[in-house]
Amino acid sequence: MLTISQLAAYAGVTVRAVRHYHQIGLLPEPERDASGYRRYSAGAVVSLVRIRILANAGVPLSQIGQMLEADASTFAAAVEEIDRQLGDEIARLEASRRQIAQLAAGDRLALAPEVITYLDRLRDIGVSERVVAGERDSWILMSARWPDRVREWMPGKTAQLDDPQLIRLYRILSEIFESDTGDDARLVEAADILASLAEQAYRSGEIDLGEVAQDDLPFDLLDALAVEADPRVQRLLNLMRERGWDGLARLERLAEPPT
Amino acid sequence: MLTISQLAAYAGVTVRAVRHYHQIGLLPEPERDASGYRRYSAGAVVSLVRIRILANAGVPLSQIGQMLEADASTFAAAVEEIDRQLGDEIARLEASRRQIAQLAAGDRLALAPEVITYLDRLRDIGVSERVVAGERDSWILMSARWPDRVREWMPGKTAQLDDPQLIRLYRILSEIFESDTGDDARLVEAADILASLAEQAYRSGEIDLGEVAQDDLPFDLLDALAVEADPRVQRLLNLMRERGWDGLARLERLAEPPT
DNA sequence: TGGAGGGTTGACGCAGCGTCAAGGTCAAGC
DNA sequence: GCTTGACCTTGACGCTGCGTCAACCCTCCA
Repeated sequence: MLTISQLAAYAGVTVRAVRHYHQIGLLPEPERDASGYRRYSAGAVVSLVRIRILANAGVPLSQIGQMLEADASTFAAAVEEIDRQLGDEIARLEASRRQIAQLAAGDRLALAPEVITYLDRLRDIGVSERVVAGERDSWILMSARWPDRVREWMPGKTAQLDDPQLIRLYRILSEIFESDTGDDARLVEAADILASLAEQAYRSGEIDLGEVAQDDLPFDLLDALAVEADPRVQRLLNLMRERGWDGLARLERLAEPPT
Repeated sequence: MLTISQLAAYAGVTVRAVRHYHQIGLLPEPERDASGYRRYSAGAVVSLVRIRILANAGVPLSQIGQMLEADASTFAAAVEEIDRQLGDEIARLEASRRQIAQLAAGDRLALAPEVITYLDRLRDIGVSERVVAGERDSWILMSARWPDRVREWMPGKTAQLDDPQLIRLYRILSEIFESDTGDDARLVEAADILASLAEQAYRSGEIDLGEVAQDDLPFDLLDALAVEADPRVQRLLNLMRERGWDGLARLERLAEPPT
């Protein structure tokens, strides 16, 4: 007759595990000796070893009982199901591992490489870190909403950075948001350039975003994000309204531009 | 301003998850509106999306907070650690999968193929299912104790099944344990054959098990298992003692054989 | 004005044990 | 006979990342 620790040691498990199996009814409680100790027969060792064989193969404890009693075909079906689940789990972990490899590869926020390139171009142009950080957060939101589309858009966006007007706009915005003053003249200048760019885009039909434009929320969020980052953005939004444009992340011509 | 369900939907998580992140301090609690509802800013969306990026990469929630604040090298070290853990987990699951493939491959108890072959040979020889089941359980115990050695032993064990004496022994044992009588004459016959086989093995020096013989417990267990399966085995053990042998799974010559 | 569809906190449940806590028991050495 | 240390007992909380009630309040629309 064995004590619980001898039984556990033979099967290579802990005493706690054995008691757990008793609790969930997987291993029957043995007789107790005079002092209340559990005393195990050799058969219990076989039972426990068989339980561990299945458990080590990834079978959930809750199914082991049935599997030990099942006939061959039921058993085979269960085995197949377990294998499928293991496969799924492995696939999930491997997906995680690819994700984390991306994180390790340098871009700490798992943005698509095209976006990283775009942000680097902004820095090259002389855009301030604060504004770049704002852009980055914006693209995080965009990537969350349209994970696949973003990569298609980036080449176009990056090409636009060759436009001297756009460069000038970004530099003015950098100056505004790096300073602590409410420099209205600069804001007006920025609004003028932005309105001009919007006008060009509008005339060239470039402004069409397809079904993406149907979904207002992300663009509202982007504008709100910018205002949160710096309240002076609200002034800019107002200035754009005066010029007949609504929004910032996505500019929409107001129905009736004020005269 | 967003409600909790809008926030959750944008990040592709459940409302419950968002509340959970608040509880563990991962996402700061936002202001409440007049009726006590949580109201989220656009910045909260960015925070939540960033949390999910790390979580999807397999980073435990408890570490995400630190990682979002960490500098580049700390971040890289953490990423490496997570990747290692993911790798370990994948390896464990793949080991399970190999195990379960063995189970699916036919032997329902993950015994080595050599053991399965041995058990099949017993059946061919005419050994009863009950005795084969006993043998199987014995080999489960042996495999648990010496997982690697068992495969080495089986060829020898299987070869022994060519010995007509051993075949006869197994057949007699099968008859005994299939019947309901306490057929002592049969038991005596079995004991005589067993003693004779033991004597041969002893003289040929075959009985040496090396360091395996140092460990009594498994052999005691095997004998106990047999007695549990059928109390008549106890009679057999007694008969063997009379013939100067102790045990059954491992026969040991008694210091002073009775006269 | 009533009902559907939001929101709130609080609490249990899940898997498989690890890990105290607060004792009772056993075997061995003095 | 007594102490000591190792082993046994039950009971209960902890861990991970939420899912899922329960019981109740708030908002919006027909």
